[in-house]
Amino acid sequence: VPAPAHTSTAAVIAAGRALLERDGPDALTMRRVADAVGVRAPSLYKHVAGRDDLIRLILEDVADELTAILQEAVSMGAPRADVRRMTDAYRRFAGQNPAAYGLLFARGAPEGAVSRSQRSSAALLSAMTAIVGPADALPAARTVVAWAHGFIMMEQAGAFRLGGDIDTAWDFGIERILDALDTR
Amino acid sequence: VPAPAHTSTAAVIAAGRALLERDGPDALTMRRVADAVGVRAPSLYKHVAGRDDLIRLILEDVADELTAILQEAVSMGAPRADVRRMTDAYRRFAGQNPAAYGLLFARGAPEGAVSRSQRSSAALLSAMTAIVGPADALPAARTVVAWAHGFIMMEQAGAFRLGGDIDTAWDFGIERILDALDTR
DNA sequence: ACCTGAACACCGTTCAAGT
DNA sequence: ACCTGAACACCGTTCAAGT
Repeated sequence: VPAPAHTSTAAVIAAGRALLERDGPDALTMRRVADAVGVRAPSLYKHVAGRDDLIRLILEDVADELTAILQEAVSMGAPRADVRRMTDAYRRFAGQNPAAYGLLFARGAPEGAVSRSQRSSAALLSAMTAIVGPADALPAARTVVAWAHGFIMMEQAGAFRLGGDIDTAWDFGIERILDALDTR
Repeated sequence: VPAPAHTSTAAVIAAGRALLERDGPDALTMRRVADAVGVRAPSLYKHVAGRDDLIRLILEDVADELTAILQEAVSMGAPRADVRRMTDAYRRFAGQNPAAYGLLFARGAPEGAVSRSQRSSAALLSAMTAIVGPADALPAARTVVAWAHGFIMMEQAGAFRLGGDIDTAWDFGIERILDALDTR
């Protein structure tokens, strides 16, 4: 006699993600996720392989959303404006999903999620090729991504403490970096 | 009758730090630290207030070392060369203490450690003032720090996957950013 | 003054038993 | 086919008892 499913993999992922963003990584426990979806903890193992697997599935969803958002930011118009739209969209997404974003780019992030997040690099790389040429496109893209990621992490960690406007520093940083790269 | 101390706060911090770097944050448990210093877990509470406090003490040590290393990198000579030496020393330190570095700049890092790590910003800010002038010194310093931090985190997370030499990308990034800022 | 074993409330995970 | 309670080995932390 088959028993009806009280939950689903998608519901488990959504509950885990909500818990992660609301209360942080330590609050993402199998028992709390089970509570949220209305089953007991052992039942979760019928839908995900375990806690690490649940985190991987959450971060893969997040990486896919990030990729989609970055591709929407590309207009195929002026490459410099495209880069600016991509970095702004990137920061906005990280601000809306701070806990997941932090895990996605932390040491020990699940391989599957990291490789999924790499798919957004193609759009940036083609815009950078239009700006700096093919020879420098890769290090130039790495410069932009490193700056954006570092800025976002420091902003979220509360590491900008000397006053001044954070949005102004963001504008300053991306425009100066693009000035430095855009010399053709 | 007083009992002799089998360990000390310094030994507990050192054991915890070694465990953190060797096996990662999840391996930093009170019972394993106790094993490493030769006592039982409850005895650790005579030396540190708990696990969070131990992490705070470890990261404060790390932040102090980072500050000292950055100050040693300053020669009071050419400001651009000083910034270059500081960023290189920063990356080297993060490479030698990757797990602690990651925690120090993560969301939810202990307040005491974050504020200690801020003390290195004075030296960078004065070098940047010499390069871009007082009006832009703060956003310029934030641009350099954000880029360096982001580069290091992505490097350590294994997020640079499109080939190419990482050291070349590091040189490219810092030199182009300094070119963009050094326009006086 | 510090160390200890026992205990508590958690945690991830396994597994036999239920429907 | 999925859900459950019981159990196991962990975890941080408390506390009375030892010296």
